[in-house]
Amino acid sequence: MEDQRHAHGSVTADDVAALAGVSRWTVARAFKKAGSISAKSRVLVMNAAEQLGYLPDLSAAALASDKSNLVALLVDDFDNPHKLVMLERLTRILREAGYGTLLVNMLGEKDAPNALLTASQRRVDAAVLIGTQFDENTRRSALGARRVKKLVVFARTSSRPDTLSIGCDDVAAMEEVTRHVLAKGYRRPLFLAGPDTESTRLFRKDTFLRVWADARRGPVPQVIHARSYSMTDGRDCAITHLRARSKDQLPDVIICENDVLALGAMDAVRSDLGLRVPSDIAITGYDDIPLAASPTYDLTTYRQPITEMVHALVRLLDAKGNASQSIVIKGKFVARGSA
Amino acid sequence: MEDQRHAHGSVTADDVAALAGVSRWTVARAFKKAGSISAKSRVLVMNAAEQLGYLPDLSAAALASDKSNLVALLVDDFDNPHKLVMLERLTRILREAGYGTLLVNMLGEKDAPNALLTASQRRVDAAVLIGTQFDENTRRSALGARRVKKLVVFARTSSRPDTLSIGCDDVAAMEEVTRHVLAKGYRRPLFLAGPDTESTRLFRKDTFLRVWADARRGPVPQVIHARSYSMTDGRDCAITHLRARSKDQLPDVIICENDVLALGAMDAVRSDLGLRVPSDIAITGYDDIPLAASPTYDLTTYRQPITEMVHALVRLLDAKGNASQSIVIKGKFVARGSA
DNA sequence: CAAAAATTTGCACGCGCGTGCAGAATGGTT
DNA sequence: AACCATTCTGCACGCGCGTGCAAATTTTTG
Repeated sequence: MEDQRHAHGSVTADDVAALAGVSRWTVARAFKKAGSISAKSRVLVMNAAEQLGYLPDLSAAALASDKSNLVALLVDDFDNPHKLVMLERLTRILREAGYGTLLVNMLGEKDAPNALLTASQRRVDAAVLIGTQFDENTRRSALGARRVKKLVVFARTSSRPDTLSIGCDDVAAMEEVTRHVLAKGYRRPLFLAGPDTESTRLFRKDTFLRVWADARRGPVPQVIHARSYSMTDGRDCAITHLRARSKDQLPDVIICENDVLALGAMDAVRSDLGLRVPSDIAITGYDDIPLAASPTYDLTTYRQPITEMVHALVRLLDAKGNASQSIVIKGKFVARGSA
Repeated sequence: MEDQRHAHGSVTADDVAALAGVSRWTVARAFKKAGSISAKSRVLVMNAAEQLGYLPDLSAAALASDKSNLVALLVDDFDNPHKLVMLERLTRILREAGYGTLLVNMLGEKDAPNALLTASQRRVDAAVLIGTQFDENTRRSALGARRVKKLVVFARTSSRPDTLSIGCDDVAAMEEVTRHVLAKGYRRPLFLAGPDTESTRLFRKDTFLRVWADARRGPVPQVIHARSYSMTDGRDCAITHLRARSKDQLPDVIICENDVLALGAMDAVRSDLGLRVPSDIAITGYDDIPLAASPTYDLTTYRQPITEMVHALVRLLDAKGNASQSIVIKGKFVARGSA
C-alpha cells in the first residue's frame, strides 16, 4: 500500500477518492450536508476519509467558492472584562455554526480602516465590530475593502439605516434601571458616562434623563464624563466630582453607563470618600460582568442578552442577502445590593 | 478605461499588472520585502496597486505557498481577565509582525483535538495553547493534525522535551514572592492552589514549599485546592478552610496561585470572615491583572512578561525549523498593600 | 567597445477544492 | 422489454498567487 501523504503531510480529497474508489468530486459531496450523493458511496467516502484522517482544506475551499466561513471580530478595547464574555460566546457559538473567528486588534479609531483591510485579505464573510461605535470613516473604509461582504455592528445600535447592527435594547434596559432607582426612592441622581465624543454615543444617558424627567422628581440630574471606559478613569472622575460637592449636596445614587465605570465609582465612594454603598450612595451599572456578582461589589446592573445576540448574528451570516437591518433584543435587569 | 473589478468585486494581481504594464509576477515581487525587483518597476506597481485598491489575497497565497501567516490561539478559560491581557498583546504584536490570529474556543480538555483540527483546516502556521496545560492527548491529536506545523504552549512551561513552550520563569517568580513573605515576617502561611489534577500542575506551589522549607520557619505549610481558577471557587475554598480553624490557628498570609484566586480569597477574608487585609491575614497573587491595582484589592502580585513572551513567539514563528525548546522569561514582582 | 557578471523579468505548473453541466446509472411505469 | 423520470457521478475550468528556472536586460570590467 502506497503512502498517500503529500510532501508537506496533508491528505487531499484525491487521496480519499483513490482509496474509496470514487472521483474527487464525490468526496467533496460526501462532506456537504446537502450533497446529492447515494448513501452507499457516502459511507465509502467517509470510511476512507477517517482512515486517512482527511478533512477538507477550508482555505482552498474559500478560494474556490468565495465563501470562507470566516468572520473577523474587530475589538478596540481590551480593558473591559465584558469583552471576554462576548468573545467566549461569539467564538463558541460561531464555531458550533461552522464559522472560524479571526480576532483583530483595532488599535484605535484611526486604525479601523487598516484593521478592516487586514480582515479583507483573508476573504472573511463578515467583519463584526464588537462594542465599537460605528463611525463614518469606518463605514467608508469598509466599503473600500470590497472583499468584506458584510459589516455588522455588535452590541451597539447603529442609527444609520445602511448598516447591520445587533444589540441589546438599551432604551428598554435603561427605562427599567431608572424605574428601579425611582422605586427605591432616590432623589439626587448623578449619571456617570463614558467619553463625551460624537462617535461613542449610547442611548443610555438620554433614556435615563427622559424617564427621570417624566417622573418629575426635581431638577435635571447632573451628568459627568469619564475620560475612558476604565475603572481608573471612572474612579478619578467620580472623586473629582464628589469632592467638589458639599456633604449635603452629594448624590444619593450614581447611575453608570457600564459596570466598569460603576466599579470605579464604587471604589471612589468607599476607598476615597469613606462612604458606604448603598446607604450613603447607591450605584448601578450596566453589562453584568462576572465581577459584578462578587460580594465585594454586589452591583445592581443590567445583563445584555449576549447569547441571543450571537444567535442573531449566526442567522444573519447564514442569510443570503445583505439587507441592512437593526436587530434589538431585550436583556435582563439584575437587582443586587448596590442599589 | 475598462472596469478592472471582477464579478465579486476583488482586484487581482493581474489587474495591477495590466495597469502597470508589467507581468503578474513582477507585481507579486513588489509586495515582497525581499523581492528582487528594480526600484523603477516597484514604483510603477505600487502606484497601480494603490489606484486600484489592490491588496494580495492571503488565502490564495496560503494555498500556493503553504505559509498562511495565520496562527490559532486556543483558549479554554474565558473567566480569567488575565486572558484578555494576553489576547490584547498577542493580537496586537502578531498583527504588527504580519500574522493573523484565529481565536478558537476550546470547550474543555476533551475538546482539544477538535479545536486543533478546526485550526488545521485553515492551514495555520502554528497553534498556540494559551495558558492551558499541555496534556498527552492534546499532543497526540496535534501530531495527528498534520497540517499544524508548530504547537506552542504559551504561559505554561511544558516539561516535555518535544514541545515548544514560552512562559514566565515561575520558579524565580515564586522564589521572589516567597522571600518577600518571609521578609515581612509572616509565620503561618496557607497556599491556595487551583484544581489538583495531573494536567494543571504549575511549579508555583512546589517552589513556594521548597523556599519556605529552606527558611526553616516552622512546619510544612498547608495547601488547599480550589475547584477551578475562579473567584467564586477561590472564595468558597477559602471560606471552608478558614471557618474550620480556630481563631488562633488562622494563617497570617495566604499565597495564591493566581490573582483570581487571590481576589476570591480576599473577598472571603473580608466579607465572610470580617477580617482585615493585610493586618489580620495578608494575601499575595500572581499575574497582575488590572483589577489587582484597584484600591479595593491593592494586591501584591507578580507580573508575567507578556510582551516579551509574545516577542519570543514571533521569533519562534519566523524561525525556519521546528526545534523544540522551552523559553523562560523573568517577570516583575509588584509589591502593593495586601502583603 | 565587447564580453562577462549581475540583476531583473516572464512563464509553466501547481496548491486543493467548488461550479455547472453532461453523461451514466438507477428505479419506476406502461 | 422498452421507455422516461430521477438520482448520481465525473469532468473541464477556474479561484489568486508562489516556486523555480530560463530568457532578457542592465551593469560592470578589461
